[in-house]
Amino acid sequence: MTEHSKVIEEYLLTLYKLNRAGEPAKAVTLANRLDTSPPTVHATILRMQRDGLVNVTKTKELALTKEGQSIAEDIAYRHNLSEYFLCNTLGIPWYEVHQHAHLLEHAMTPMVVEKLAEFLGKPEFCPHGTPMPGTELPENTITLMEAQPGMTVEVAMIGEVLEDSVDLMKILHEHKVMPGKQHKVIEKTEVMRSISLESKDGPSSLPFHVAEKIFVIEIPKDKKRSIQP
Amino acid sequence: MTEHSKVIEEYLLTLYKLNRAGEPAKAVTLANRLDTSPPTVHATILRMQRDGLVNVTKTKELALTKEGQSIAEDIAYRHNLSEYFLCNTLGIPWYEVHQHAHLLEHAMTPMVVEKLAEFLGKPEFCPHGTPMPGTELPENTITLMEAQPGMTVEVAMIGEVLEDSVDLMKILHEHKVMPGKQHKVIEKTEVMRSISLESKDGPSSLPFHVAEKIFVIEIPKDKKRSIQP
DNA sequence: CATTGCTGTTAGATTATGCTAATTTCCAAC
DNA sequence: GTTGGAAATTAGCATAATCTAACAGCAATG
Repeated sequence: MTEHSKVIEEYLLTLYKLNRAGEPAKAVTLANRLDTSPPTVHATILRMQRDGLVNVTKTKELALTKEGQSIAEDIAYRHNLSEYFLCNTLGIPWYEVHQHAHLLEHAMTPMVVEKLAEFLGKPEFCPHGTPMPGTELPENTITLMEAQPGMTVEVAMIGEVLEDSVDLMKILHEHKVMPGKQHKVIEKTEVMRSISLESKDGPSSLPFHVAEKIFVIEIPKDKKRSIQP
Repeated sequence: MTEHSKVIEEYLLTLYKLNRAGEPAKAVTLANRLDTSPPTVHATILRMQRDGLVNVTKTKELALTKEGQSIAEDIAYRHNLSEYFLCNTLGIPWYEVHQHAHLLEHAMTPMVVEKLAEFLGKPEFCPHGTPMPGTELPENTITLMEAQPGMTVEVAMIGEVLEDSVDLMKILHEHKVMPGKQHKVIEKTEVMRSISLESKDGPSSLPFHVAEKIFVIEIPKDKKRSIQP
């Protein structure tokens, strides 16, 4: 567990998130996500290989090594813990904690992580519903895209890709599309490529590409709104 | 107020601390404090001059510019605020918060600083008694070196230079030489170059070079231990 | 099969940060 | 005023992280 630069930590975390999202981890993807040029990514990956953090398969897929994985999980944990703290302790809106946590995640010593986790009561999910490494979403979680009209669903997690756009997040916030909130799926319009919802806070409409990144749990009719009034 | 690297922030903070301690700010001093080679310091200072952060006088003294000063104060504030948080909220021992804050200070957005300050109740001193930028120690503060045998003093601040040695800090902690605690000055031995104290927690002896960096306030006899039992 | 287009790589450069070794400056003590 | 030693600077390198431009590889498509 040697010391790694902020940049390397960023790469590791991004690879980890791609993995979890089930997306193929290629160099281009990293270049896009990290907003850096392909040659830079290339050079950095060489260094990471040299340092035993990733392996590159014949098909150019990037795979975290044991070491890389373990460091990545650590960073993810620090990130999520920071978000939880910023949101629940400091009261920074959930839709903008990501950017602040982005800095903090690279600046926490093991002692700080431990004490902060204790202080916060060892939370298992960040404010966006992302489970901490080691925790999983419920088995019956589906994406909003997979939800059928008529269903009532409870938002479980806002996909991490979406967190990057504060504007988008703010809109989700305004429509109360956030973890714990229930919405009824009204319809999925292929033409508009969007899905419309209805909650006690009003109607909303989300484009498919966003709905794909929102994870929900179907709420059986008889339990509707029994938890989140 | 452009963005500056961790390294530059370190240099700024160190210059700021030297200023406050009334020590001359030369390149060598920086090299020692930051544990980097003189040539590196030289190059870095050139960059800082270029960026309008410091000026170098004819006598090679380094002086912060308006901009440099203001950034340095900001960093000092973030540092002290972090220490306060780590100590009072997370319960990390006061004698080791410095190292952890050292990382955090470079990773706090203005929003985080603001919200954290609010959450903590806008503290004016860090756990070592260092006043936040804008606040001052009481007028009648003297160093422990200046205290005369027979005096009862209350520790006000542990000089920032001392914070770097966790071992030393731990010893101060064990002898309860910490902000708010009262000690009676027994004697100053020139031969041993040390000063001996006596408090309700027992006796202690501090070398002169340490005593020089500890700031205290004389407690009039009639007020002894009225505040800190 | 040849063309297009994405992906990956090379080449060539820059900036910040760091080091060692060698040199220059300069003050202070003989 | 010459010498010694500390402080500053220069020279010469190295590494991480970035970029643009150019080129190579391969796969899908017409």
